[in-house]
Amino acid sequence: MENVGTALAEMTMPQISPLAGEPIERADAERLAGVLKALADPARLRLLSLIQSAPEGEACVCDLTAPLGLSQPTVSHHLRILTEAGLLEREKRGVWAYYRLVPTAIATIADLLTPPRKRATKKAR
Amino acid sequence: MENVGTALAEMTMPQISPLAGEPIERADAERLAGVLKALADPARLRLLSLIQSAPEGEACVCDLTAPLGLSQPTVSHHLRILTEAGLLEREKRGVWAYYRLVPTAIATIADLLTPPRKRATKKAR
DNA sequence: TGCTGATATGCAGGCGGGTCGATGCTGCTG
DNA sequence: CAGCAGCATCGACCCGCCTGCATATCAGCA
Repeated sequence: MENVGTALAEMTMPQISPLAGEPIERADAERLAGVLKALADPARLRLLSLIQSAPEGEACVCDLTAPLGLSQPTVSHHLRILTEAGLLEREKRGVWAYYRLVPTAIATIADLLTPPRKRATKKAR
Repeated sequence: MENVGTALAEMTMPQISPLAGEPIERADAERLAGVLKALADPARLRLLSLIQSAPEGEACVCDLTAPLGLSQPTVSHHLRILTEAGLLEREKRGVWAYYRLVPTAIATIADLLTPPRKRATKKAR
């Protein structure tokens, strides 16, 4: 998996058909599945939840290992996957790496799953 | 995996905290991850899309193998996973098994991911 | 400069999952 | 009743992923 991060960005493009409407293309299905795969893990869901509910909406790795009960390399691994999926953004301040949610990333995924609210299908086929 | 279908039902209960708000519990994260895992596959996303856009909102296995390019056992396997996750329902009429979407299943998942837009949006004007 | 602490990366083991061919099961039909 | 068609299940293979240990990298500090 190279650049899954771009997948979410591309899916936000209006021409990408969501789950509802016409049958989605093979490539679109793979992109959406890639982002969902990043979400479909208990540890990563808890990471997102922990970061989102952190004091400033951000957290460093050292704050996340203990609540998860996972080793530091494993936590870094999951954070990397979430970042590459476009769900988290990383900012390094000094020795610490602070992670925070990409503002509308998860909402975008939810919108892709939600049935269309009467959107004109400009799909030419 | 035993009864993932109940997972979605339990998560629709209001006491289950979604991704936003307080940190989710380990058990809730595993339940939500289980349903997301059922979604996080290109073949299954396309199956949902195909069934949803079928003439009567339903389709049998024989209609789905060709568009997916997968063998019949594989398609049945994916349909089984989606059904156990509570996303599809199966009705057998004669020799055929018709699958259709569980009405609000996917929307429920989308709601679990979406932050509550009423409170907690500190940046919301 | 050398040391310490916070992260990231490499590597390996183990497990779960996607796929297919073969087979069993069940209604329809001649 | 026998044959057939649609579907589910079984067994097996292979690949990807989660995890931890060991190690590398980097920034701050004495």
